[in-house]
Amino acid sequence: MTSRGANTRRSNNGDKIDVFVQNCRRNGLKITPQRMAVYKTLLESKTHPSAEIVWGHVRRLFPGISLDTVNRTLLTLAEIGSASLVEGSGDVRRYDGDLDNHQHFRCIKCKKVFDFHYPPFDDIKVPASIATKFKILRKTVYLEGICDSCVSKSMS
Amino acid sequence: MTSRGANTRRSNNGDKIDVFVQNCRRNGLKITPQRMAVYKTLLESKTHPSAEIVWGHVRRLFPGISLDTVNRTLLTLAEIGSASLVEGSGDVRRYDGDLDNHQHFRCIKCKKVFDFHYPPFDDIKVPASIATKFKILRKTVYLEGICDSCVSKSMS
DNA sequence: CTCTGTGCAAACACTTTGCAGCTAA
DNA sequence: TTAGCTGCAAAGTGTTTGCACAGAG
Repeated sequence: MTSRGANTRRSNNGDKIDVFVQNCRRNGLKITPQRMAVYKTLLESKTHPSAEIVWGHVRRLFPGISLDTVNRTLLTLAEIGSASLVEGSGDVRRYDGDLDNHQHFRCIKCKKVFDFHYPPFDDIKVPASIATKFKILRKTVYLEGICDSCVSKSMS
Repeated sequence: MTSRGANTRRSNNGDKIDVFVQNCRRNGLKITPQRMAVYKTLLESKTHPSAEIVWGHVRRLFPGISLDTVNRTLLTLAEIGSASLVEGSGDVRRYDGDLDNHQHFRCIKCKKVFDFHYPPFDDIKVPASIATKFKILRKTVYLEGICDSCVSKSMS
């Protein structure tokens, strides 16, 4: 939503912070200094930090904060939609013995991974800027959502 | 490379097992009953099992096997290319504060995740068979490989 | 026979939970 | 004031490592 201004995205984090504060209020969350510090740190991160990395950064400005708080705060941010999780991260290692071309759908509730195969996804064209910079070993479409059995569970 | 038979892709697991055995030999790995049991179990799995799940299955036929062996064996299978890992699984939880449309490239060496944005990937069309069965919340293109800095490291 | 593979147990890394005191609203 | 938040510490999960013996080649 609100994606009408295509070019309003710069490093203007002030806007984002306002949105975040509103989002907290809407979800009944208090605006604590720790929460703000974690959010700001995440916004400024170019990489995709783990809780521990965020902790390391936040502590420079906020020496007393504990790792647990950072952990819980990040989880909260993800819940209210002010942050997202990198694909599959945080899940236990899962293996796949099927080496033929196929794609994955992962249920965010039960964490199960389902296969599907849609031939147009087999050979994705990657922009040259990426293909020349990195050595790409795997290109795939990845879906996340809620599987049929978890949907019916939550309905009952 | 060097795959002389490009058409080894039947649903016949006997073929796959032969290929696996050759692959082990080529990599100087011994053909042990445990290794075979783990591989066969993985082949028969429809889901994408964790080491612990594979262990549970293998133990039915091979009661003495330890979880460590299953763990190490699966890791080995992934190394020689006889199995693959589900996207991002096994990595620590990583957060992303950027909610705008973008895609991820993950370096399998240093585990860092890099952003890129290629507009054609923003709105992927998913086949109806999937879209109707599951409630899809996220659709994305996901790339893996080796990042520029890890490439140059391994060259030196 | 040799060298890899296996099982066991301890060590680790990361997350989650319970609780008492603290604080934003 | 009071519901939610934080810090601490302990408990959980899943993964990795070191080592002696067993077994494939």
